[in-house]
Amino acid sequence: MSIAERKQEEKQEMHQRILNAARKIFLEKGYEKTSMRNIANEINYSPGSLYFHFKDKTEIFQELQKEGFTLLLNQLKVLNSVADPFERLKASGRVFIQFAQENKDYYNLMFMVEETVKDPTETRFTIAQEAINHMCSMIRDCQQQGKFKEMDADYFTFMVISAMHGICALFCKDRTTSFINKTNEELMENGYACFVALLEKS
Amino acid sequence: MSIAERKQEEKQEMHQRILNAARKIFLEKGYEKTSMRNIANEINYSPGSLYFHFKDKTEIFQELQKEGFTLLLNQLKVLNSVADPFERLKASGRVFIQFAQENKDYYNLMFMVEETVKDPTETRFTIAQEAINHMCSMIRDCQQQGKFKEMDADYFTFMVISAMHGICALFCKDRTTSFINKTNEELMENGYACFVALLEKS
DNA sequence: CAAATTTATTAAACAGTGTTCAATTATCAA
DNA sequence: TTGATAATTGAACACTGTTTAATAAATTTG
Repeated sequence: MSIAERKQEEKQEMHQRILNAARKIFLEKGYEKTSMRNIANEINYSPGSLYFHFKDKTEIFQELQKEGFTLLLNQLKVLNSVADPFERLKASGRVFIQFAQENKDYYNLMFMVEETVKDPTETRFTIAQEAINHMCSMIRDCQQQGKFKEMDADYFTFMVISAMHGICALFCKDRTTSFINKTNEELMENGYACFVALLEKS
Repeated sequence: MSIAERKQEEKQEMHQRILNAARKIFLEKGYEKTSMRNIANEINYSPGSLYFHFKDKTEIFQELQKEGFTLLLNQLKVLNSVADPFERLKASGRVFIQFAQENKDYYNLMFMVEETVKDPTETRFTIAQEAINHMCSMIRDCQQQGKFKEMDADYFTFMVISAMHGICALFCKDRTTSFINKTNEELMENGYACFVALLEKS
């Protein structure tokens, strides 16, 4: 089966070549403005051949989405070494926002595109749920230390994620320009600091 | 000039007919999936003629965006009768979130599409800035009552808007499904309640 | 080795998109 | 009625995602 294996590897190599080209162009031009022909041209490939390796445009896109999620999760995992749960929670928000700043296009692909696939067994879903559960248990740990008392952990988690996402979402769709005389970085950093200040008083 | 006036009115009538058709289809199918031919067909018009009344597709879209903004602002204006600034602030958030729930498509058009025009004199920009200033002065009023002390009003405003927008943004892109066993309404209502609880303790 | 079969690739075609433009009709002023 | 202006049209252009029949390459089988 050595030949079949090599075949398999060659196919995966092509798979990766396509994905690399797609990543480059998707992150440059966004989902809608990237065409299958664009991706094919990038690697001197025929547009039709893409459909031999991927079902359609969304399947390519979803693989990149997955990439983004694991990239973000890896950055968050580093914080597992932070012992104090509240410190870890605060740092998680900072990492999250920094990720959005440094990977604006990934963030757009990951969180700002309408979710079409509703299959809950899909990999991206399980990753998202994992992230939410991680967040929620962090908050429960905080509660055991006396913070966020009499708050429902699930809804509180949703709120914290919403607040962080809101900051990033405004940034990623250029809706920060209406806040005059402030740079994106100032708004996001100090805005998050305000949120942290609220958390600290609770 | 009576004839010229009538002419003008007839033109504006066509302008409105197009806008009505566009609103219907944009809100049904979203920006990308709505074609100029779709809009033209809806009113038995030729696609080319649309370009006599509007520069391009984005110009039609932006008029609808403006509609959405004034619709939201009108709903918020009602709260001017609420004397206590903190009560008004809390109610504003509720109205904002309710607007997103009841006008999901408008909300997507208004806040979830990349901002291309950066002209700060554009109507939508002035409306947005008006809304932000309104929000900010409300928060300053709260501060005069002793709330949110030692917080920078501008950044605090950004944070509050972000938090509200975050809730709506997750909802509008169907990213709430990862929070299992909770409906959208439960998440948004109780999530916002958590945020209010934070505000109350500050 | 040759034939048959599987695998991979291609170009052409289909139905759709936003937009432009010359030709055409309708409307009004002189 | 003529000339000019305003409004409308359909065809065309260059693009889009996707399908498919034909082709080429590689592998398996006889």
